[in-house]
Amino acid sequence: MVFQVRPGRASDTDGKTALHVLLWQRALDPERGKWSLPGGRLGADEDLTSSVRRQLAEKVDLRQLAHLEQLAVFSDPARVPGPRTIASSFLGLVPSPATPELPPDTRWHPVSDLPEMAFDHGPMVEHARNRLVAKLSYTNIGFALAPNEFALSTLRDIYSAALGHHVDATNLQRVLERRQVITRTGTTARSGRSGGRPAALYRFTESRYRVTDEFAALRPPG
Amino acid sequence: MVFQVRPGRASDTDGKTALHVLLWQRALDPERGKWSLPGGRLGADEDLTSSVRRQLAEKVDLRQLAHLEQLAVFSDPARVPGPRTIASSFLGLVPSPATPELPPDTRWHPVSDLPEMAFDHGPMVEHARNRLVAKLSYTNIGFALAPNEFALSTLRDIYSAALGHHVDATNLQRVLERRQVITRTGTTARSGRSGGRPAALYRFTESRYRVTDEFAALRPPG
DNA sequence: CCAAAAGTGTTAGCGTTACACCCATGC
DNA sequence: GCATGGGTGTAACGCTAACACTTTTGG
Repeated sequence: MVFQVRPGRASDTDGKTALHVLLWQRALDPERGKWSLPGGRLGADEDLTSSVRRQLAEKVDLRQLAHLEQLAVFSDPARVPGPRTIASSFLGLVPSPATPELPPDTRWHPVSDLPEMAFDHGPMVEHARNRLVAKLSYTNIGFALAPNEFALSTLRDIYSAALGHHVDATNLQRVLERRQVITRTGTTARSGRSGGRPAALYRFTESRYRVTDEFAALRPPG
Repeated sequence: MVFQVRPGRASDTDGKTALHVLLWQRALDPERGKWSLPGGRLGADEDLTSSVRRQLAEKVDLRQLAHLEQLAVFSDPARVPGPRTIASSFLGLVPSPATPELPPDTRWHPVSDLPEMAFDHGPMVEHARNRLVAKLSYTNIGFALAPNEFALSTLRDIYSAALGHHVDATNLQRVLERRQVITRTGTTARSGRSGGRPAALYRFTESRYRVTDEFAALRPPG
């Protein structure tokens, strides 16, 4: 599953950003016309991670892939028709401003409004989304969804879209600064046309996945 | 990996309980004499969980296996000699008082003092132990290590052995009671030979794996 | 001056740890 | 009575959520 936070079509979400997943539409039976996760067969000389990178290269520019991590295995003998196939699912993340070229059969879909999915791919996306939400709470995985430099309000929008609930920029700042997950660059952004104080810019301290705090935070409001 | 908390040999740990893992000693090359994790090949008509249960039946009485869960996949093409093999590791737990029959080539080893291990099995055990420690903090997984009914001091010893650090019985009680992970049975144990107040007995409220709190607790003292 | 956006300060609350203190039993 | 082990009470702390308030910009 490759995820990205990107602006929805205006009709969808009032122009707000939302978490999207990369899918391609099957041209052949079985399940022709339904939407599938990118993937393919494991080669004899590669490990799973290399294989995933190879498969994804056909769908998305790999330089954009900031994080890739194995999630789960689906091994039900009847999970797909035909010869027995075991699927190992991966979580891939693309930073927000990037807009990789896509082949014609491939599109970003908002996770809140998925099309009819092939095989067991629907539950797979569900599972991956849950893992992403959890990991945003106790790791620095946000680095793989955010631009290199960003204002806190931008980061708030990204976290908010990925988590699926409102996020307070103030608290996000304090949580991530305390854990030293983000660092001020010292520079500031220019304020927009409509005025407002210029925002301080931040970057993620590290660009490698790291568990920063086993004690979860960023839980839904209430 | 099948784990159990059991009394160490007196010479090892002063008779205190410790977390053990089930290993068998290879009789044939490659890696003859080294210790291996139980396992085997996946059959055409079974999913991974069924396969693991089948493999383990040879080593340990399955009725004793209170929890079984998939952990990770090891897919390096060179991880074992010979034809390419992909390993999917599982976490299995045996409750504490049980003493299943073992075949002669099989033994419990304390995780703090592992013998020379075959292939990549050493790091696998390490990984599984880390997952177990984490999950003791935010799930009810302790049910699979403890007896049906137990005094709090017993449970403390089990948690302490599995976590690898001192655990305060008072706080363990409060944490697990708050989350309704354990329940008082109403009965009490008899006090030991050396006197002492009789202990209230508890049981785990549920015998099915459940995430009880995403906010970890039971962290090391300090 | 006003609106907009960013940033700071403050408070309240939950959950956990640490530890002192009281209770019940066998000898 | 005394040692032993079980249980309760309490205080302190860390971290987070919620939100009012101040600061800085553009028009």
